[in-house]
Amino acid sequence: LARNIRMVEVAREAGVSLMTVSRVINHKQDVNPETRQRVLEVIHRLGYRPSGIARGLATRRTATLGLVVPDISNPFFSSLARGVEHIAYEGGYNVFLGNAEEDPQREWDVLLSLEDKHVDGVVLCSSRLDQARLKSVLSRQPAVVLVNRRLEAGVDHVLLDDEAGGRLATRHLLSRGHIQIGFLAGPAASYSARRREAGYRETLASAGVDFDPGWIQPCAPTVEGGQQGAARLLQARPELTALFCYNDLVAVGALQAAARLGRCVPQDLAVVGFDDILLAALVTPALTTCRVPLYELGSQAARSLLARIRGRPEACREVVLQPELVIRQSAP
Amino acid sequence: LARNIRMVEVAREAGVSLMTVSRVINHKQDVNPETRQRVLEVIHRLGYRPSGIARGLATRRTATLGLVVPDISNPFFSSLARGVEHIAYEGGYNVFLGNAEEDPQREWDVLLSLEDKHVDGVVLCSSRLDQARLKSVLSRQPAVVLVNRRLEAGVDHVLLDDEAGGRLATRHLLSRGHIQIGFLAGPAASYSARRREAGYRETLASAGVDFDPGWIQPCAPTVEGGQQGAARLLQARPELTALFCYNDLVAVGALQAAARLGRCVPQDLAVVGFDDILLAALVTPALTTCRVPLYELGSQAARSLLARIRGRPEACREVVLQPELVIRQSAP
DNA sequence: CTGTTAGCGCCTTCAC
DNA sequence: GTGAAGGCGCTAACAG
Repeated sequence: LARNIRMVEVAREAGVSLMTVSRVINHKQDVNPETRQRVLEVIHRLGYRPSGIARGLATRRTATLGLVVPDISNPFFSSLARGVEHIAYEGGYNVFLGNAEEDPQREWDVLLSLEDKHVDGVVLCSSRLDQARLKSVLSRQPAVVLVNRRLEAGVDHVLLDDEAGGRLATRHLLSRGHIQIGFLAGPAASYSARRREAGYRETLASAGVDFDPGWIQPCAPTVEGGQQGAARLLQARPELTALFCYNDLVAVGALQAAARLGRCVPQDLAVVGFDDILLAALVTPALTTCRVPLYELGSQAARSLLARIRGRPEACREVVLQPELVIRQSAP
Repeated sequence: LARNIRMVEVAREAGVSLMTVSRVINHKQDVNPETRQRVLEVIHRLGYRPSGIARGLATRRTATLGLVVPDISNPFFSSLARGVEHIAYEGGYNVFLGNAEEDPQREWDVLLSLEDKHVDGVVLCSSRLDQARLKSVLSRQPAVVLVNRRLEAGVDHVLLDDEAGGRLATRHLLSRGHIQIGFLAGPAASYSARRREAGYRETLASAGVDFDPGWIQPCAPTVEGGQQGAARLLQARPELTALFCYNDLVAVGALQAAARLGRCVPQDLAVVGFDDILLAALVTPALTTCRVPLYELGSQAARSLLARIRGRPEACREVVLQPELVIRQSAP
């Protein structure tokens, strides 16, 4: 049946007023069960569906969420997106996908366009915006949940416990007898990278290891970055027997660098990654890594956002999810 | 500046009528340059932004697209999504992400919800809907582009030339001296799988190869599926010296199966994949594969959709993109 | 060139 | 229980 059916049509057909139809649709009380039944029957028969925009204009709520990520083609964010979409859908919300393409200006523009569309709230992931602009976003949007980026108290957050991840990885290597453990640190500006480093340093310190700052090597968060970083680090500090890597891509790069330097993994060098993307289990040797619950990060963010939208501010203002060590061949 | 500013406010502040402001905003002609300038200045000063929903109600166009995929966390679709989003954004459109989760019923529901939101058009990828429902979607949505699924003439399509992919892979293996080439065919119900098979059979036939239908083995489109399929196939037909695989994940599974059977790749068995996902270059041995231009699939779909929405139906009713052979170690 | 008059389709408030 | 106004913020069709 056609799309042009409006509420008046249904009302006329059912022999009631427009308002009664509206009440039925919105599950209001104070409608005679018989009338309700008759209206529902007509709605069904005509295939009537209320217009979201008209309703949005009248109620100022659109049953619509925004999801902003730096790069949707990154497996990290696409898994997260699945979590957000799933919970939103269950709650009757549609989600706008905003891809910032790793560009703060574009991120800002996307956020503005979401305002124009009157989303009820936004899940903002790994924002590349500076503090000032980030705060501005928070003040202009009706509701925001920050994922993977901390701002200040009073804002809803969903975070991974990166520090715990750093501890897990480092502790595992220590327990296997490694003392001289390098860290391929990823981007210098990354919040997560600094937290993981903190966990790493803390664990080494509490084990009484004679730590050398030269063991830490920043690198791009890619296979190439890992390759170059590992090559440099292993040549500068040949005493290292293990590497903790910012993420799995970097770890794969480290694997390649080790092979070129004739160092056999795991015998001559242990390698631990982060994230546990699909790839991690499939490279040779398979990667030991810290699994990040990506889907849960997204679903939690959506849950927090819906809770806030629906006015239960007491519910979870800050959710911290824990990583989990997955032991495979690169550091058995 | 606040969000509560409406057009009347701007009009009052600029000393003109509401209509003049509307004209300025919509870049209509017939506005005195000075007036226009004054209005623009006020708009800027007040930080006014027109309401998308109000405008949507009035014009019946929402500057909004729907994107429906079976699984956004699949790298295939997330790359495609990036292409769609990018072109949509450039054209001033926002895109709703609909994740069907490989479930036809959910796909249908998502499509309905997009109707309610009055999207101007939909990019529908690898639809799992039957022909009847698919047609129904087309008739109810103002504009639809089908990706990776053929329906009938008169509908906009963006497709990969799967048959050419099958030919490319098979021809490459033939040129390397392989005659007995198996096909790990993926899901029996997959449209792409059947097209790739057609290219494979055609190439074998025209090379005069004495083909055996037992060389074809269906399997799930995953690493496990590839593993099991390859194990079965190689045991049933030990004469095979090469495998063409439905996709890269299947190919990785084949690699694992070969290793377990003590067959060394590429010496004892050549393997060719499909898609060229990130993984393909990183496994050992690196996969020879047919690269699918995922981003372009998405951006083309968005372009076709915008063309149709903007009423240039003569523009590209069917776009067919070509795969490209990438030669690596698994079949040098 | 600019302003006035009607809606777009629905919901809110208030009567009945 | 139900219905009749009025308005959400904007644009289309006419006037001037």
